[in-house]
Amino acid sequence: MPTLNDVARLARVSTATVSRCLNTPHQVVPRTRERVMRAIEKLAYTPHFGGRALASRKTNTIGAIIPTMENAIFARGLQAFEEVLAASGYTLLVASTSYDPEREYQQVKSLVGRGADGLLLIGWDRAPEVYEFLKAREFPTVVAWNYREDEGILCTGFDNRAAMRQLVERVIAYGHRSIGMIAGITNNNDRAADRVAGARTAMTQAGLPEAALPVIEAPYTIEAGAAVMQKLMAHAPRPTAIVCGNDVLAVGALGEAKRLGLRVPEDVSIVGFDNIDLASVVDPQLTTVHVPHRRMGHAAAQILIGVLQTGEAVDSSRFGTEIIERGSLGPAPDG
Amino acid sequence: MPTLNDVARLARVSTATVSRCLNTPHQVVPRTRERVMRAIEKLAYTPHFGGRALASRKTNTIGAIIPTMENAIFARGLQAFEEVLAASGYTLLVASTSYDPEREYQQVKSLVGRGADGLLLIGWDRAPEVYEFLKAREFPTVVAWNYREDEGILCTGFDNRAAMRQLVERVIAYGHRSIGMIAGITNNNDRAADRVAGARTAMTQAGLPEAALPVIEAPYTIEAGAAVMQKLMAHAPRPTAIVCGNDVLAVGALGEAKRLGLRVPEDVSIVGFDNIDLASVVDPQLTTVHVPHRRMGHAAAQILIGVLQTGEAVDSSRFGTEIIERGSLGPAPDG
DNA sequence: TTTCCAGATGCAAGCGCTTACATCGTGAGC
DNA sequence: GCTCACGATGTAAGCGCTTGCATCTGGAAA
Repeated sequence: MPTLNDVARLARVSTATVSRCLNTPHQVVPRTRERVMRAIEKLAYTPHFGGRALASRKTNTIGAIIPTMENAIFARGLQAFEEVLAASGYTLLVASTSYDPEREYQQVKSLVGRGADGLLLIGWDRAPEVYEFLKAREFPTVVAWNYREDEGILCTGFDNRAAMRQLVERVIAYGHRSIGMIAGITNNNDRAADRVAGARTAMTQAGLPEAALPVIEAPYTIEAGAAVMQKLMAHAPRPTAIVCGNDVLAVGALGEAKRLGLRVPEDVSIVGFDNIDLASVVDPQLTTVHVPHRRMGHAAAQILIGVLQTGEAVDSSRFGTEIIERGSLGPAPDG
Repeated sequence: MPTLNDVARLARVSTATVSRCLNTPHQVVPRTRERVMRAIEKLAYTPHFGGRALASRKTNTIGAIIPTMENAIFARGLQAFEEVLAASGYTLLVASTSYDPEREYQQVKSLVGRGADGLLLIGWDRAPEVYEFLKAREFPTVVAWNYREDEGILCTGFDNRAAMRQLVERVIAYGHRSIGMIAGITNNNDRAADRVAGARTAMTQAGLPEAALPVIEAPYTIEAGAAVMQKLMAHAPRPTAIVCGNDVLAVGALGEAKRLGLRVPEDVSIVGFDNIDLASVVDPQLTTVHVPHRRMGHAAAQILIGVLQTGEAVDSSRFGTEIIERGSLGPAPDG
């Protein structure tokens, strides 16, 4: 691999000059600069990032650690995050954890060790070591996807709990009294857990007993949603509405309902959460909660860039959500 | 940020010993090792990646450059890629290009500069500079998602062209003679282009004229698919079958068909490509081409690891595809 | 012509780490 | 008790780059 030195020799200048050509071109007289540039071309030279990071102590790099890439909502948010970053000259490094807290800790250390200037994390449920590590270094970090107040860590997101509470209130308003919930896996996932909590709150506040809301968790797949739907439909009394922790599960539930010969929403209502594309493609279309993923991604980037460039704390930002009513929610049968 | 030196001082050993604790622990006597580990704990020390890369000249890092994260098929393949990598101790760095060749070149240089030991690229359409750069360095690279022979660059994928040809042959076999195609954007995207080419080949070989296959391109969204569907249905003669470059477009087309009051497949057949989850969720379910994304991801990782560890060329691998017949393809109307 | 200055360039230290080699300490063998 | 050998640890030289400071250069002013 060619080094700065190789370029310098070929261009008959010092390494300092080559470095300046790359970083502060105006400091180099055009004639020299051209000679250097030609040498760089010719050798197909690429600066060694490690060397650069070592010497300059900055990297213009931001790290993001997400649970999985296979989830459209993170993908979309990240894409937005990256757009803003790129516009400000930052490079995004993405790592995933498969929902494993141990792996997340590793990835945090890895990205910090790689010299990331800041970090994007999803949600709040994680090993305490991660927080200690980050706080000890006062490392610029923003947590996204679930809004929560916290000194020291910035945040952008929405209130999963309140959103789900509102959704279930709406379901109850349609006359449903016996509701099943297909939740996402709540272990290490505060978004999923908060959604369950929100649903429970809505039930309690409506004066309905806990038992009227059986909750079963399922992994993030259509098949899993279908499987749990089957169980829930065998539950006595049979729920007249199914609330799902996300749209993927809801689509699974919808498919299973059809397979069981149930009409939606006449026999059973189904609602989802996230408002991904899938939600408006199935028949009937899913009533769900719209979450501004792209806007969160943008906000996360802006917050991080703000801290990095001004050194000052920037306000966390909180987004609202909106219930999108479509065909899959209807009045409870037999009034 | 704490450094090796800080740890060494706190543990009252030399930096060499600390380094050995981290990299070759068996070379350090347990008593010392523990002391060092405690110091590392206490300082929450993380090795500086740049320093390490500089000194050891390797990074155990693999880079992947994909067009976009918002595409489920790349996400799934990448996840598989990463699983294999992680199992062999490699870390994956992901970058995206938004289908911009210039950005791709930058990202290649960036990842190489960051010390990636190898690279995963999607498809073959890219700036020639990228190939020159990679070949000049004999940089371990594997191209995925479209199989093609090439000296110097390894590959894993399937034959997009042949797969689409077979699919269209099947459509023709159902009696369709007037077929519309909603293609992905072919600019800078050889997968999309090959699929169009494959469709054309099938038409020609069946003795059908070019004009019997109007092709319109559309971006990768459901809405775009719907919009093009509308145009195609206005085409004279009206196609009796619509072939889509991917499932997302097909779902858009399907929705639009319903909106136009057309029955699928009685009035018009629609077929997709990729076999993503979406395909089996819509009604009728999509006839499509199954592509083994996860297996490609695994294969890509294995090929790369093979080259890296043995230094020898490993065989490229080629996957077959399979037409999945579901409800959306039927006989052409009026025999 | 000489002096001076500012802009262009070079010099060299050092960023945090690994590693070949030197050194030290210890227990086994005599 | 002495020697030897080997395993544990320390020493120090860079890896490729940036950057403060020193040096050089050419042209303007006197």
